[in-house]
Amino acid sequence: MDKKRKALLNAKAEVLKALSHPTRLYMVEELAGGEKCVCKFNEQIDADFSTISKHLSVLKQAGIVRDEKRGKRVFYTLEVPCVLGFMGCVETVLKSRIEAQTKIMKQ
Amino acid sequence: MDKKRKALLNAKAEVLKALSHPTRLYMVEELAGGEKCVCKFNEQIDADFSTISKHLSVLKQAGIVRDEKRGKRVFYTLEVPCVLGFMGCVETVLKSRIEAQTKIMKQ
DNA sequence: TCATCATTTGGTTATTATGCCAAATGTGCA
DNA sequence: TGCACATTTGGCATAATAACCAAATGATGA
Repeated sequence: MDKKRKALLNAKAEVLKALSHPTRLYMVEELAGGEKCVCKFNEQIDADFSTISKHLSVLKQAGIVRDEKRGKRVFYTLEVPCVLGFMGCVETVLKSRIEAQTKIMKQ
Repeated sequence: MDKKRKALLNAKAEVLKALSHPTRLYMVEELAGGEKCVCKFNEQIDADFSTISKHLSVLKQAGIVRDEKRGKRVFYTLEVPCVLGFMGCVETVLKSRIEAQTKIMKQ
């Protein structure tokens, strides 16, 4: 495998890894409705402030969201809304998984 | 957040996690061209047989691929081809990341 | 300037993921 | 039956993640 492809695979995997945590997935889904203040996430998510901040930072590092400070508050925006399109397919995968499971049970 | 949504988020995150490794991503991309024997992956990927087998097993657990034994060999098939559609969007994310990076450099 | 609010950063610990080696399994063929 | 090939499983060492707490930063308004 050439170096270029390897690097691209690494970069892609990093983006997907950023999305592969329930809390971060929740954040992305919530941001579908428009920008949100960190304070809002703090209300909605049952985790330490610092934990939430770090999750947002992972999404930002990955290039999925953007942050903007306004006054005391920080607002996050979904920079690449196409990631929402993943979810439909992911649900298809879930169905396929259930089917596979069912097959095994019937054996 | 209700229990159902939490469970769904966990399940979705698990699928994405299965995809978020360069080797597994490579496998998925290669399977786009049709089923492949494990032996083929062993030729192409520079890692221990056992490592490759485990990566395939992660993809299988997640419901992304299916395996079929024929003779001595095991063939893997992409069960949910729509995951290939992620890549276009992931590349958009990569671009957005590069832009963000460029902005920081210019500061 | 000082106190307060919102968020981030640093440090620690527990959990999970990765990769290798060695050994086990299963299949076809001599 | 027994050997050789293809793949998986188990075990172990190391690396990466996640969560919390405490402390730092940065902005507003008294």
